Amino acid sequence: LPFDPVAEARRHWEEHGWAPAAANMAAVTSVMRAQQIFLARVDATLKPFGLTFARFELLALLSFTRTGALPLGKIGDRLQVHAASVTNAVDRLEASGLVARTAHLEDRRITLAAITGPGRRLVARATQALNAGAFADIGLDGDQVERLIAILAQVRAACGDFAQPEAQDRS
Amino acid sequence: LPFDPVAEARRHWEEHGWAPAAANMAAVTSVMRAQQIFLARVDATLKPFGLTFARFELLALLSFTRTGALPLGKIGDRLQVHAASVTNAVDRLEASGLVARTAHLEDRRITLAAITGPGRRLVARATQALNAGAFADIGLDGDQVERLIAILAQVRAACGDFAQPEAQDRS
DNA sequence: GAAGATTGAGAGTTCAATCTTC
DNA sequence: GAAGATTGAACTCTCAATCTTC
Repeated sequence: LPFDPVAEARRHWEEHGWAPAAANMAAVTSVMRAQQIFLARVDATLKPFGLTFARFELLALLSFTRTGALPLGKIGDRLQVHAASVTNAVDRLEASGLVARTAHLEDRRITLAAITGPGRRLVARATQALNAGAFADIGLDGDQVERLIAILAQVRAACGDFAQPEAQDRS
Repeated sequence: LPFDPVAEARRHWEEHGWAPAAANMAAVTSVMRAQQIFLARVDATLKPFGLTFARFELLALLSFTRTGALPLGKIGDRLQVHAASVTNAVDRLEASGLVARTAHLEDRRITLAAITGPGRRLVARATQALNAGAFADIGLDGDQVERLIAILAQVRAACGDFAQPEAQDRS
């Protein structure tokens, strides 16, 4: 494309009398397109490892816990995905031997997903690949990266992704 | 969640010796989560109109062209989606009478999607709903919105979403 | 009755293969 | 042979319904 499609859409919005919302529309659309680009890069990096981003995130999450295991429900909360998606992802990871389902000792309704030795080794290699590949250069300098993270944290907090430690007054 | 999952992941990254890439990882993850939030809000707003965000974008794109019609291939380029997805979306929109397939006059390999009168009316109403709903308040003030758009434009340009009018030297 | 997990159906995406037209 | 569009298979996500356990 020889032009920025987001800027083009914004211009159309403003010309059609929707100026007040044009900036927010452009912001939302920018996030959508950036996500597509990032996801494509991440999935391409992860493909040789037989992982998708969702499965990598699950593995990485488990690898950071003290015991290496987590109830499926908690995984869904953390990763912001539906319970059915967690079941599916754990099915695949278990079939590959990267994760094992375990019973909860006290509450037998709960199923735990526990990362295995091969799972730990794979997630370490995949992380290295991501850091050297998809995460290596996203076209921003250090200050811009921090600004982006901070702005999106404010968006996520405002939209209920997590509870802010101290409520921010925006009145 | 009582804490920011992105900040938590970043902390883990840094503790495990992957500090150089931790900021970029956090930026990518932030974009992913913000996109999920935005998409859920947009789709919820669009649901009463029988539209998804992908179909709304297609309709809006057509409504902004001079003739109200575009080749399917060009639609895929602009919307950053696979040709098969365009075929699917146009199928649905055509079944709803919002779009009509038309033959290209000169090149008979090309299929045009043309927006209909009902399509124009629906996209106008859906746009109003989005501007009043999903785009109304994303938790940022005007300056932050502009910064977000500018930073993501740089990311998208660097990653090939579009060709910059004047190449930016980042060496 | 409520919570946690699973299952099956429906929608959407991507990929490879196919078909028509240039 | 190449470009544009379509088709069918495989996968993922979401939703509603179900099942077990609290």
